[in-house]
Amino acid sequence: MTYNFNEIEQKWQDHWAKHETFKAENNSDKPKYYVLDMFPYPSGAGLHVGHPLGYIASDIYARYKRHKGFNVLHPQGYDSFGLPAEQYAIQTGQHPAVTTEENIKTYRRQLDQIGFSFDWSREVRTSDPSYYKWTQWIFIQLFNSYYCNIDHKAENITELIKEFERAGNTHVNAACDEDTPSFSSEDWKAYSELEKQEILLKYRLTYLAETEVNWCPALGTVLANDEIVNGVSERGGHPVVRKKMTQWSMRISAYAERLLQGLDTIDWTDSLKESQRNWIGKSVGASVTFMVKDYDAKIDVFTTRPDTIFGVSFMTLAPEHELVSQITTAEQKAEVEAYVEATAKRSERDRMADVKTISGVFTGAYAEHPFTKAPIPIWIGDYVLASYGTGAVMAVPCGDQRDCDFAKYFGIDIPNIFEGVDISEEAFASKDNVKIANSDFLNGMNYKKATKRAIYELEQIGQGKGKTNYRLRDAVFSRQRYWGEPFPVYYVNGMPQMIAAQHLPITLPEVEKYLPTETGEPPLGNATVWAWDTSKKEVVSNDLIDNKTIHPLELNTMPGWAGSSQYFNRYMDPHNEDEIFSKDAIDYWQQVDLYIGGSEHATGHLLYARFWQKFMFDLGLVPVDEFAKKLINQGMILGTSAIAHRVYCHTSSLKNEKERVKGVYTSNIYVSKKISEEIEEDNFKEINKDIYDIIHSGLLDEISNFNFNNSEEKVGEEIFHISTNPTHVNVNLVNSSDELDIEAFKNWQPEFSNASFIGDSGKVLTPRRMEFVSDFKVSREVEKMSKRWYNVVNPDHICEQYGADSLRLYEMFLGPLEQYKPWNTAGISGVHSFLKKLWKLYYDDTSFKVTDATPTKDHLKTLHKTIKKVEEDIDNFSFNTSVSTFMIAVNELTAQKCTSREILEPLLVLISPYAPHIAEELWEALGHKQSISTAPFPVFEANHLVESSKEYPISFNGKMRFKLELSLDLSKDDIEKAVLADERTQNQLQGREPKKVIVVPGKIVNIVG
RNA sequence: GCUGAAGUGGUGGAAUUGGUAGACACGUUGGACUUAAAAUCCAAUGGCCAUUAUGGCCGUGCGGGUUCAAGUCCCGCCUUCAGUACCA
Repeated sequence: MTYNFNEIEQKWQDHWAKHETFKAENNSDKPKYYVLDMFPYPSGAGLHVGHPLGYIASDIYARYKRHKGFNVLHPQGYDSFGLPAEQYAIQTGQHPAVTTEENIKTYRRQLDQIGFSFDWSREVRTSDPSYYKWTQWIFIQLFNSYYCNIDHKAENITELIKEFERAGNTHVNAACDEDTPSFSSEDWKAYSELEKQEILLKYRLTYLAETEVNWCPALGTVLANDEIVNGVSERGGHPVVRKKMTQWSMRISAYAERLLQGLDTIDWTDSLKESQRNWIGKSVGASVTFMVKDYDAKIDVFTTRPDTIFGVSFMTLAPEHELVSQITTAEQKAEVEAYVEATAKRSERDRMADVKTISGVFTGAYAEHPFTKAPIPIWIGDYVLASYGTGAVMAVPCGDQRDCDFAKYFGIDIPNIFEGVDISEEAFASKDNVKIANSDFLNGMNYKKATKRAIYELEQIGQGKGKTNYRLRDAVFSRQRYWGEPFPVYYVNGMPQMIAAQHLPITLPEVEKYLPTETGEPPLGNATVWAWDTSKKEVVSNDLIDNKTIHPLELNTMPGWAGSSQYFNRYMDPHNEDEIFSKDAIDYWQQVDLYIGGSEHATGHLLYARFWQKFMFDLGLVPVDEFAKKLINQGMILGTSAIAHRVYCHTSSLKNEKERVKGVYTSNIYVSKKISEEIEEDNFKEINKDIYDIIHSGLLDEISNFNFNNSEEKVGEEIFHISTNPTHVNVNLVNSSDELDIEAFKNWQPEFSNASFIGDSGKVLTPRRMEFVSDFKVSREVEKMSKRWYNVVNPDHICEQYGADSLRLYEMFLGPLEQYKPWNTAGISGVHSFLKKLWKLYYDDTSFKVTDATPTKDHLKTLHKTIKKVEEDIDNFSFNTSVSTFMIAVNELTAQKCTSREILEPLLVLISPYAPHIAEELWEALGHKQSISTAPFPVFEANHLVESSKEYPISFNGKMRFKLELSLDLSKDDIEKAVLADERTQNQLQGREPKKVIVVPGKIVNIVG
C-alpha cells in the first residue's frame, strides 16, 4: 500500500462534509472554546500560499481543543463588501454581487481542499442582506444612544431628552460636539423640532457632521486614515486631498479611555496593544485660557506641562485658526495673509515632509499672561496643527525643542524657569526632576507638585483646568461607494431619520452604473428606486418623492469595517432572523477565546470592533466588553520576485522637442523598489556599473533625466517581472509592439533556456526601438506575494503535487507563526517524505503492519516525550517545533521497528491536528468507526521518561570537552570523583590542579583549571 | 525622532529558569540499489588548523561587563523590518 494522498484527502473531506463532523452546537456538557480567524475578503485572484497560514494555525488549535474535550466553535465567512468588486463592476458592468459570488466559490473550493475543520453551517457574508440587516440595526442603536461621561457608558438618547426638558444641558456631562451651545430647560422647550434634532445630533454616538476628510478623486471616495499609506491611497496608490463633506461619523472618541483601559485586560501582543495606545494617544495636562489684549477674545490652549506656565514667552496659532484674521493688526495683515495663503497651498504631504524648516509670522497682537499679566506676542506657524488640541499652543522655549527653535529663529526671549539648568548649553533632556524657578508660587517645586499647583491656581482665576486630551479622532463612517451596506436612513428637511428596525434590511438598490453621478453624488445617486415611503414603510421610486410621506434615502454606504465589527458575535447564532443573536447563544459562547489574523488591522478593524463591542456591552447585549480574549498575529509569507533591470533609450517616446534635440531620455530604468527609495548615484554605480557607464557615455547629456521608477503606472513600461519558476516565464511588457528577441533573452538568462514564454496578451512583447541597451540585470527580492510581481504560489498546485497535509505541515514548519518569512517550495519535500515515512510505520508495500505487540521501553519513551513536547508546543503556539518533534518520533520509531498499536494509535491523535487526512485514514485502518477528530488526546506519563543515568557533558572553563555516562543516583561528590578519575580529565588538566569543580547534578560538570 | 520586533551555518530555523550552540529540515558532496532515471536508503556537512587516530583554535550583528558557565543577564553601539510622526 502506498500513501495515495490525493485519494485519501478527497475521501475525508467528503466524509467531514457529509457527516458535518465539525458542526458546533450552542450547548454541550463540554466546556466551550471559540477559535476565530479574521475572515477573508474574497478577491478575484483566489488564495495564495500566504493566506492559509493563520487558518492552518487556528485549525490545528481548534482540532487540538476538540481532542482535549472542548466544544469548539470554529466558523468561517467572508468580508464580502469591498472596493475591488466595485472597481471591476465599473470596468465591466458586472454586478459586484455576481463577482463576489464567483470569488467566494473559488475561495470555498480552495479552503476545502486544505482540510479545515470549519463549521460551514455558520458561514456569514457581510454583503448578504440577512447579515447586514444587523449591521444596519447596530447603526440605529448607535444613533439612538449618547455617551454619558458620568456613568461612563452609552445610554439611550431618550434619557438625554428627559434631562434637557428638566434642566437643559447645564448638568449634562456627555460626549458631544465642541460647538454644542448651553441651553436651559426653557430654551429647550422653545426650540423647534428641527433645532432639537440638530442639538441631539451633537450627542448621538453616530452623527452627521461637516468634516474634513481624505478625499481620493481617482477612487471617487473618502478614505480613512488607515487606508492611506504615505499620503496616497493604500489601494491603487492614488493621491489624496483634504476636503470638507457632510459625513456620518462614529463618536469613538467617547470610548477613548475605555479602549485604552481595556487593553490591560486582554491577552494581545504587546506591539499591537502599543500601536493602539499610540493611536488613542492619551496625554494628560491642562487647558489654559489666555485673554487677548485690547481685543475681546480668548485663546484656549492645551498643554501637558502647566507647571512651565511662567516660561511662556509667545503663543503660536495654527495658520487655519479662526482668530487669526480677527486679531491680526493692520501692519501685519499683508504678511499674515500671505503666510496663511502659502500654507493652505501646501499639501499635507509637503508639510509633513518638511519638518526642519522653521516658519511663522507675528500677528501684531498680544495675549495676556494669566498670572503675570505680561504681554505675550501671538505668532502663527505651521508647526501647530489645526487638527490637534485647540490649534494653538503656549510656547515655552526653555522646555520644548520646537518652541526653542522657533524662538531662536525669530529672536524671541527664552526665559529660564529651571533651577540650576543652563539653558544655553543643556539640551532638552528630561527636566522632570528639575525644580521650577522664576515662577512665583511654583518656585522650588518638582514637576509633579508644580503641575498640580498650577492647575489649582488656574482654576482659582477661572482661566484653566486639568484636561486629558486624546489623539483618537471620531471615525468617518460614510463612503461614496456602491458595494457597501446602505444606511437605514432617510431625510426629512435635511434631518436624518432612522427607519424602524422591523423594516430592515434596507437592501442595496440596483444602479445603471457604479460611478458617482454627474452632479458628484455617490453611486447610489444613480438608483431610481431609492426613496422611503413612510406610510407604506417600503422603498419606492424616486419619482414619488413629495417630501411629505416619501423622502429621499441616504446615498452613502458604510465603510468596510462596519460588517467586520460584529461578525464574531453573529457566528454564535448566524441564522437568527429575530435578533442579532439569542441571549442563550451569547451567554454560552461569551467571546472569542483565540483570534488569529494579521497585524495590519491593528488600528483599523481591531479598534473599531472593540468600540462596537463596548457599545453593545453598554446596551446589555453582550456579556463581556472585549470581544477577543487572546489574539495572535500571524506573519506574512513572502514571495521571491525576480526583477530585471535594463536601461534603454529610445527616440520614439521622447517627451518633448527639447529632449529630442539633446537626445536624452533615460527614464527606463527600473531598480527594485527598496533600492530605489534611497538610491544615490554612487550606490547605483556600484550595483549596476554597466548601466551607469551608458548613462555617462557622453551620449546622454544629463544625469538629471535619470529616473528611478517605482511608480505603479510605469511598471508595464519599464520593468520585466519574471516568474521565479524557470519553466514558466512571464515577460510582461506593455505599451510596446515588437516581439521580444527570445534567443537573446535566453542567452542573457541561461536558466530560462528551456522555458516557455507567455506574454501579456498571449504574445511576447518587447519595448519599442532602442538606441542603447544595457545588459539585463536580474536581482531577486523577497516581498509580499502579489499577482503584479509574478511571485504568487498557488496552494492548488501544492495540494495536487504533495497533498493538503504536506502543505499544512510545511506552512507550520517554515518558522514561528508570528514571523515574516519567505516561501520556498523546495523545502516541502522534507515534510512530504516525513508523511511517507509515517505511512510506512503502518503499511508495508503489501500489508498493514500494526500488531498488538507489547511496546518496549524505548517505544514508550519516544511516544511520551512526543506527547509532552507537542502539548507544550501547541499551548505556546510553537507549531514549527512540534513538526520537528513528529519527525524525530517517526525517525525513532522506524529505527526501533515499532509496530505496536499501543504506540501507533496515540501517535495518530497527536498528529491529527496537523495532518488530519492521513490521521483519519490510518485511524480507520486501525479499526475505528468514528472520526479521529474527537478522540481524546493522549495523556503524558512522566514515568516513561525517567532515566537511571545521564551522559554528563564535562566542560573545562565552560567549554565542553567530552561526555561521561554516570548514574543519576550519584551524589555531587561521587560525580566529582568519577570525573576527576577519568583519564580524559587528566589529559585536559595536564597535571594542573583544578581550582574549582562545579557539579550541577543531572545537568553538567564544569572544571575550572 | 519615538514605539515595537528582530539579527544564530549555504538556506528555513532549534536551543525550559544562564548549563553540550546549530535540533529538525532544505541544499550540497560521496556511496548503495538501478541498463538509466525517479523513488528509497546510508554517510558527511559552521569556519579554520593539524592529522596516524586522539586533537586544537575561532565562532550566535559589534564593543565592553557580570558569572564556574552567556545566543540567553547588564551597559554602550550598529543594522534590518514594522508602526507612527511637527501631538503642544
